[in-house]
Amino acid sequence: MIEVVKKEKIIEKIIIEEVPRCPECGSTSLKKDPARGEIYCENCGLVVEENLIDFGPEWRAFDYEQQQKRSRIGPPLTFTKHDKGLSTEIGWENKDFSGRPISPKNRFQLRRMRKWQRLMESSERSLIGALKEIHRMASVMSLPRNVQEVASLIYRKAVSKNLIWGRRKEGIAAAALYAACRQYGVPRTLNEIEEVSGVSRKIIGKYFRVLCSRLKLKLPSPSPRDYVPRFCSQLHVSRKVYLKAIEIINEVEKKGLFVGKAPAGLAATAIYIASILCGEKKTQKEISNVSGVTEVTIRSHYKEMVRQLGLEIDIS
DNA sequence: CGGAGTAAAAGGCACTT
DNA sequence: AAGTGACTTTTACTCCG
Repeated sequence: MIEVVKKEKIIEKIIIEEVPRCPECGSTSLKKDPARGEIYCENCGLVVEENLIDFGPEWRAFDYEQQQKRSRIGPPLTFTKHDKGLSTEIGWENKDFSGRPISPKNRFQLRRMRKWQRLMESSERSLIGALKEIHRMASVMSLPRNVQEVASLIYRKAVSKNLIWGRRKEGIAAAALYAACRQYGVPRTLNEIEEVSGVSRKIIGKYFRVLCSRLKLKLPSPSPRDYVPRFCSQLHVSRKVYLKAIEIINEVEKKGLFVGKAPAGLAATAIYIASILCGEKKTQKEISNVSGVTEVTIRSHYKEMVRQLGLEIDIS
């Protein structure tokens, strides 16, 4: 029992505080290539030497495959199951594991354990519902498992700090997922979370702030770069466009034109420009559809960027 | 249809009272 | 906590090639 609690503390620490980031572009989309024994950044392509980054204890799973391969006794600890995957039931019989009766002295203790478990069950039932909801949303948005883990963890913390009281638990679940996405540098917009959760984005935003302040979450503000991989893959553009878009964003960032603009809008615009420059033009409408940013916004940013970067664009 | 452009409404944020 | 104001984004629309 004690052992389990200890382990949980360690996991919390690792997941919350040690998300490895690319030293080049700050993205968290680092991928490990086990065959080559190297770690590379999916975002900017930088190869990070393995010994430069401390990935923590041996069991730190970097991706799903790795997590599956990791040899360990029993199923892996997870936060997405209400009992963290440790399913132990306390039976009703006063018998021990070999079927012998339990001494009266221990029987008292056993009774207390049963009572405790019943108590836990009622509060955990709502937890189960919330974790299921998180799982559902994460599945619909095809988010990686890590994100789901962190969202579940944040939700647990919210429960332990009594932040659910007086709030809709779907809202907290959505906010937790939103926070987890940002934590991992794979941000979703509030609109997207709204769509999948059915909770208004105002509420999600409000709850999100509560989570941030009460749980002391230090979340990096989303960079336009974080949106580029997803938008690009949804648009089916080549890697060339993708890299060009990143390049444009770096340029724009250097000139300090970022402040006050919505990251998703900048990402969408950069991709639009990149697609034209690479001769794989996507229409503003197409980009608008996958990014949830209006064509008008893309246009105004587009004009601004072209002017500031001194790009010459042939309309063809 | 794709895009440029515009006015007005709506939204979000920092700041004050 | 409500109000204000500067600013961004969206809505809805027209016009052009």
